[in-house]
Amino acid sequence: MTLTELRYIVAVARERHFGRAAASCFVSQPTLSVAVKKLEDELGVTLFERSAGDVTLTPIGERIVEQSQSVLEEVQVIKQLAEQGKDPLAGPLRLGIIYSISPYLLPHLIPALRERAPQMQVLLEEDYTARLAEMLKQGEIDLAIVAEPFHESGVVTQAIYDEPFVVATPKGHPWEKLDHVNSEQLSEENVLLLSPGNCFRDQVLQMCPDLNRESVPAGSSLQRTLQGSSLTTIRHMVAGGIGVTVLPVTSVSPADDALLAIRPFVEPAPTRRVVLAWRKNFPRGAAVEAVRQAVLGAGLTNITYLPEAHASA
Amino acid sequence: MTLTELRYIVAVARERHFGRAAASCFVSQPTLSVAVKKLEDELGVTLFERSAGDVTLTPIGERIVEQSQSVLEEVQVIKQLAEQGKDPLAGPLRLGIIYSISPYLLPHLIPALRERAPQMQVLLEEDYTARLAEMLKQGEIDLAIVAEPFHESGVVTQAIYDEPFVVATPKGHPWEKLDHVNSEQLSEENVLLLSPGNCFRDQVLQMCPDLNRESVPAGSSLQRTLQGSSLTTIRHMVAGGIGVTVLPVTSVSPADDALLAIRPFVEPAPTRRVVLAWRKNFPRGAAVEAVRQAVLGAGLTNITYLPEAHASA
DNA sequence: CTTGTCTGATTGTTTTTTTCAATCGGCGAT
DNA sequence: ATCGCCGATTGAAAAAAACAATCAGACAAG
Repeated sequence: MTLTELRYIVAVARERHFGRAAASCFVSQPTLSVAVKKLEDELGVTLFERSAGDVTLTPIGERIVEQSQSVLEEVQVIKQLAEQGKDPLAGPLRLGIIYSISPYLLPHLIPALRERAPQMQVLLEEDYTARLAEMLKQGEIDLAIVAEPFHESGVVTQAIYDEPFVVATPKGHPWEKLDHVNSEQLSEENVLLLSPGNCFRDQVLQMCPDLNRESVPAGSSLQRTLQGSSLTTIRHMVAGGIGVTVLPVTSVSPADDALLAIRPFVEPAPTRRVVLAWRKNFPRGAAVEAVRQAVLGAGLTNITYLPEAHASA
Repeated sequence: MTLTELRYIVAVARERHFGRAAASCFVSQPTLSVAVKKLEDELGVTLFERSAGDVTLTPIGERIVEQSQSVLEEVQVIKQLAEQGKDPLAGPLRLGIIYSISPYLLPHLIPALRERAPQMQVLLEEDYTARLAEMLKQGEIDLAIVAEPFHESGVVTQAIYDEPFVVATPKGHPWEKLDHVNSEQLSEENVLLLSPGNCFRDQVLQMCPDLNRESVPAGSSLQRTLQGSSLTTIRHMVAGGIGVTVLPVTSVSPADDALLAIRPFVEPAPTRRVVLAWRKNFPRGAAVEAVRQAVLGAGLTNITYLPEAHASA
């Protein structure tokens, strides 16, 4: 049984005439006759009574033609579904973002994305890099905005921008007078870090391994690094004079000026590379590109945008 | 789009593995790969994400596979309908019978048919030959039991039996003493006939044209033939002494002995030929044959069964 | 009765499609 | 680096679909 055969018998039932039915199917009359006969043989029933000048349906033929119409309608639904799903920008895109980017990028990214792909819903997931990697591979999210290093099998990444780190101190802190802070100087201060699992914590530690080396056992009043649960919390702690911290520059807003002193590092300033990541076989490349463009158009300042070439497995 | 392709994608979705899906469809893996790709191209959407060691459905693929399953289920319904309709003895058979056979044959025919084809419903239509012919050609009935002559284009007939006519007189009528009645003798009596339209009336008139020739205008007290609306009515009229009549032998029952005297005609006795008639292209030949066999097995007496060969267009 | 016409069936061939065996190429794991 | 798995690709063979031409039956008109 083929869909073509079903279309043929529906046409014969409609036209009550093999020749006209063939014409309406854009095939020759023998083609249609043979196909109908083939289907009748396969089903083991006679669908049509062919009398001279009048083709009529048998009772069983009537029911089968009716059912065939219903099959063909269901097939049409497949085509409609495909048509709807054709646009890679249509349909929800599940986007994961790490905690240290999400609150600063999303307010700009979402409007930019709305402008470029108004019909694309975005479902957001905020989580740690490791969790996002897992969700990406499991197909629970389609795309992730994370910071390097990020290497997962079956996942490709594309660099979007490098963002420098800056130092945040309380107002009136001696470093406020400096043009640039040296990363070695951090060892002299209480440095507040995000809790383990946040990639930004690891990035800061890698930039300044002294912080790790000189840390003392947990609970000691002497410990040099403290932990905050989010960059916002840490910011408030710094403003309160507990210590200093390192921030990605995109997290700095003009509102911080009232509370904090923000100083750049000496060149070359430490940076982190922010990338888009998606399954290698994720078919909606256009959606990925739309998000990349939206990030580029999000109006982030003090960062270095990277050319398209920066993609890798 | 073909049903095979739909079966393939459903299999891939089920197995999440092209090789296993191919095996479960009893085709080679390239066959399945090519077919899936062809369908994806036709629909313009990617249905599967092929990653190493893991085939997953895209969101649109998921919906399309689901819809495909629904299509395949509808197709199964076609097969089921065909399976149910396969038995030519299943499903109602619309059977038309003329008035002068129906009351005498049906009581025997129905049980005989029930025995031979218990699953076949029979819908009965009782009418004049001309009406039955029309209904047959229009497809309102499938089969008719009528008496010759019966020639309709597109309709074939098969003779079942010849039944002789007999004469019925009131008890005590002079003819009761005769071994045989001659048809010419009928002219001497009031002969009661069925009303026009009943084929049996025509058959009697053809057998004995004198009745027609000698009839006088309607309303005359001299008219030699009277009309009854049914053989039963006529029987009662004869029993009442109004005249004599001619009956087909199958309409004679033992109960008549109490009221009537039944005499045969001199050989060769006039007869009528009872036939089955159906549209030439009526596909349920087995149902026709079942009815024929049931008539043969109905236990009619005093008739001459005819061999199968007596079929004609 | 014959002829012509209409209609679906049949036939033989061409074209298209489907299928398969063999092979490739990418990817991940050992 | 190599091996094994898996889906894609290729080229040839088989199957199916389609068509033009023709046939055969039925009916209607002459």
